[in-house]
Amino acid sequence: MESSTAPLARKLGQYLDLVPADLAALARLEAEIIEVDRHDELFSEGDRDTSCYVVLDGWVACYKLLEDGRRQIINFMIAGDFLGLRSLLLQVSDHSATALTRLRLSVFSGEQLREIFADHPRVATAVFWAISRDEAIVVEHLVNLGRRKALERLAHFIIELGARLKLVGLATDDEYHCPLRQEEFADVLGLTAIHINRSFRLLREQQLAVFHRHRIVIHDRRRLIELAQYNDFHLAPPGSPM
Amino acid sequence: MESSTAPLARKLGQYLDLVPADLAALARLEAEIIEVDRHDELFSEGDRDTSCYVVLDGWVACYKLLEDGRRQIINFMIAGDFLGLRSLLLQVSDHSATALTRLRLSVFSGEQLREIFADHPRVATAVFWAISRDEAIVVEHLVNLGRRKALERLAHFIIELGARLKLVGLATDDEYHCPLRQEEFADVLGLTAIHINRSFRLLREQQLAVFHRHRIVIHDRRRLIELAQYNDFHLAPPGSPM
DNA sequence: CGCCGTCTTGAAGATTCTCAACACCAGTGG
DNA sequence: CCACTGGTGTTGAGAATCTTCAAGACGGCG
Repeated sequence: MESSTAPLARKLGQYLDLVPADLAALARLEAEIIEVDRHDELFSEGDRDTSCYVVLDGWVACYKLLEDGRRQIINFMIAGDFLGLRSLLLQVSDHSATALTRLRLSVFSGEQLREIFADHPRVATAVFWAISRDEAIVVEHLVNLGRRKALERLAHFIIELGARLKLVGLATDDEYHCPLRQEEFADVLGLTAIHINRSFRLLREQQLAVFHRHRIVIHDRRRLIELAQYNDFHLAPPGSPM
Repeated sequence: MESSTAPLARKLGQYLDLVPADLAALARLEAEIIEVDRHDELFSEGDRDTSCYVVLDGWVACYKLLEDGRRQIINFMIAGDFLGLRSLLLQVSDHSATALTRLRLSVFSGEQLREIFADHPRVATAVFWAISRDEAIVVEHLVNLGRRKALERLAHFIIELGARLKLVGLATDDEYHCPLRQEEFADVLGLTAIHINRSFRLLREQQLAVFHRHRIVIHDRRRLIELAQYNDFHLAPPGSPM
């Protein structure tokens, strides 16, 4: 599935109506485009003065490792998502990022970003909104790990990922492509790949959703949402009714 | 224990050297001060157009509830911490906040904040740094919940909290006041109060740390850090060596 | 075909939770 | 002064959840 418009503009467009000047400013963020192979590391925890990116195509995993090798994926970044902005002010990257698929990325420096912000306060606000939204997603993941059990966690994750992909035209209400392996589901949900496998089986047996051949198909969205106790405050566009 | 200088200035001061003009700008953030009783709700998930706050004194819990009553505390806010900034751009609060102790808070609107940012870009940068640091703390909590087991989680949390309190003069290396109940430790660490109790007993039996009468005392900091696999990338001030 | 990475399943074990009972302590009112 | 109370902390036992280890199945690709 290919997004019809530039995913970043599409995503920010739900926050404000982008006028041509705004689109031109966003285009400056996409001036330098690079390609990255699957399994390549974009940056690592502790790196200094890293670049910032926008994902144009492909999937990125942001993660942290413990000393003994345990890995926790913080979040996946998909088309339209920013990457590495937090490192800008911290000056040190607090996490690593790796390419789960072949990627197309736009690259820019903090300096370039500041220039655009100075010229286009509307765009700046929209970018800050996107950052806030990403933070809200991480917070919801925290709740997921802390207070939901395996099956609920997986259900929640499947729905949320679908909602994010739909915003950039990469999902319908009940289906999307998903390049993750079960191990990556495990590492984002704080479980083992084996338990993820058993949880997917339960979802399948209960006719809620299936994951097969890198494709998620949701069979009973209502019950899946109920199981996950999903609510979309954290993803809802600002003007939307309660 | 009372902080000697204003906690916000003290905290931001580790990011940049605050000149008198900066301090004056920060003072504008502390123009309106309110007091809040223990157990009072500052704002709730779903609220619109909420205010922003700086904690001057006392402890706040930011949390989310599931429909069935399970609670996950996202983070505790202490002296010098901002509160409610994420809701500014989302326009809807994605979490609730409650007073764990009697509080002194300064209150301000998004509009006031924008004015100060326009006049004092240095302060704006420092505030964004603080926001990034808070986000890094949440990310580290995510790793804590996803990939550390109970005892390691508790150890990590004790050390991190001590580090944060020390920045605003409310802790020494091995001791601090902590108004939390075991239930709040449970809700921030994704465990039950009973398991927290057993974990504290283990820490005590192994002579690592004790929690008694709302006071944390660390007996063997080195081993505690080792147990937690703690590293302070996410709290380290920007200029500090690797 | 054979190989490698991934998925699947079973069984046993570790971790954490639930339920239930009791201990401790500060405050309150008799 | 003491009994009572409500909130919190402590402990044990059994159950639920999740992990670990081990083995085999599947499927794409050389």
